[in-house]
Amino acid sequence: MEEHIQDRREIAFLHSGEFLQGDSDSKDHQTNESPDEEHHQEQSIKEVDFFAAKSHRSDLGHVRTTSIIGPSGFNDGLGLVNSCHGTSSDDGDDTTKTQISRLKLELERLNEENHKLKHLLDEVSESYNDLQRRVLLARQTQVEGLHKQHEVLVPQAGSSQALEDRRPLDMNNETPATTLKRRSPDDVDDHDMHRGSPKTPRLDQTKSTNHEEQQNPHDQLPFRKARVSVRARSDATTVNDGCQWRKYGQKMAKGNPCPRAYYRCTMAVGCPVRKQVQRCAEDTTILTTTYEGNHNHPLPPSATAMAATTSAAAAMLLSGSTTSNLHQTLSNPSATSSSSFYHNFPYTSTIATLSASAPFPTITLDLTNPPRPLQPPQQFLSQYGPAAFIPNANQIRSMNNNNQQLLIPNLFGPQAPPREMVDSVRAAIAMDPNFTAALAAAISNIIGGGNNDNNNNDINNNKVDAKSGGSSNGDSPQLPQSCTTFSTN
DNA sequence: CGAATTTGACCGGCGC
DNA sequence: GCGCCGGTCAAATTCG
Repeated sequence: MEEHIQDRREIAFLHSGEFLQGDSDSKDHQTNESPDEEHHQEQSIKEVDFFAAKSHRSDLGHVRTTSIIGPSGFNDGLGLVNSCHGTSSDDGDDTTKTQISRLKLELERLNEENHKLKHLLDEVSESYNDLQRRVLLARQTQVEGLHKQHEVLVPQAGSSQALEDRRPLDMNNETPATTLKRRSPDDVDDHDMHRGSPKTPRLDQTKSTNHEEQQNPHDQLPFRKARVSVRARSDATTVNDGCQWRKYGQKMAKGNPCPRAYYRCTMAVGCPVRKQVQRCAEDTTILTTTYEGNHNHPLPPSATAMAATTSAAAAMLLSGSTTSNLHQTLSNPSATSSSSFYHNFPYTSTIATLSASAPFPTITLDLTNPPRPLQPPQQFLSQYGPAAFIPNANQIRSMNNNNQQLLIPNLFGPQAPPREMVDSVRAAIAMDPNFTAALAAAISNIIGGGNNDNNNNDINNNKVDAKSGGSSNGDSPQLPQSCTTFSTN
């Protein structure tokens, strides 16, 4: 019997979705469920539609023992209702009035609880709708990617379109390079999400409990395959990016006498981030570090620079199909094997380079040459306004030496470029070992002034300062929270 | 002695 | 089908 009552309660509750949109129908339910309860024909009762069933049930003889406390833990007041119903015919008017007043109080309370429940349902409903929108959006993006893949996949090396199309390709099919290549053809997103790792079959097959499966779901998203390369001059075997790395392999890469070393992040069990370190064949003082993946753990302040760089750059890279700025940038017809961000960032024209020919969509931040002051390209000026000109390295260095702070309130003008770009550049600049914390503060001021529109897990609003910590896991898997300095050993 | 690194083997994709 | 290549594994070795 108890179960039956609860069943009815649940049914009524589910049905109560109607009262979220309007209470007009609920009265019908009430009428149907408890036609003999005139006491409940008050306005508030419409919102306790699903209680009517219990009320009705209680009248059938379970006056004091049933459904006082509902499954949700609150008193639904049915005991009072039943009590009233059972005594009102025998007592005097005073008693009846008292009962009625108590009843009204109870109804008010119920009304209040219903409002709370309503609010709760609204929130849940809203969350669900939001989630659904995101899923649909993601699927739509993938579908578009597949279409483009068939249309333009002809990897015109350096072609912006080709690069732009690589992303969907990477997202949906096996793409180049090992970790993706080893996936089976039907092993796409959903599969990844459920299997836990897009890693090699060996990992999947022989190490089902492997830590790889514990990686951040965010990192299992298709776009984690974007890579960020950082070229910097360093005599050390690797750059000190603040993370702990464990070397797991070394190979002689073709066309380069210098071996390529493979590292994985060991700061947390199951962190999917890996990096490759290789010296440049032409100039052995240049160390190229390629990062892949996103950390699934909080990063120490000293490590957030690299995380910010890789994440922001990857986000920038992967925003190609939806970001007009990037699209325009990549549409540079003069690009050959790579597409430069020349048009969007005067200061970074020698820093950020997109590789369309690489197996992975890769962005390279070249820190080997000091950024040179440039004439702001016309496109840049027209797009971001004349204020969008960043002082060159020497200027900043000079300010650094003088302990001066660079204060440019709105670097990019009213129409700022994609913040991922800004962050990448900022991180890249900060990674120059010649720049110090003062520079970081200066850059922070620059960027902070131009991107103050939001700050939820947004690296834009964090100081470019080695002390600015923060988790790398914001709401966006690609965007660590802060951008700090980064030095070579 | 445990942790980190080295290094040869292995795997899967790709091009010929 | 075969070899090449990039990437990873794991036993052996080295290091602190």
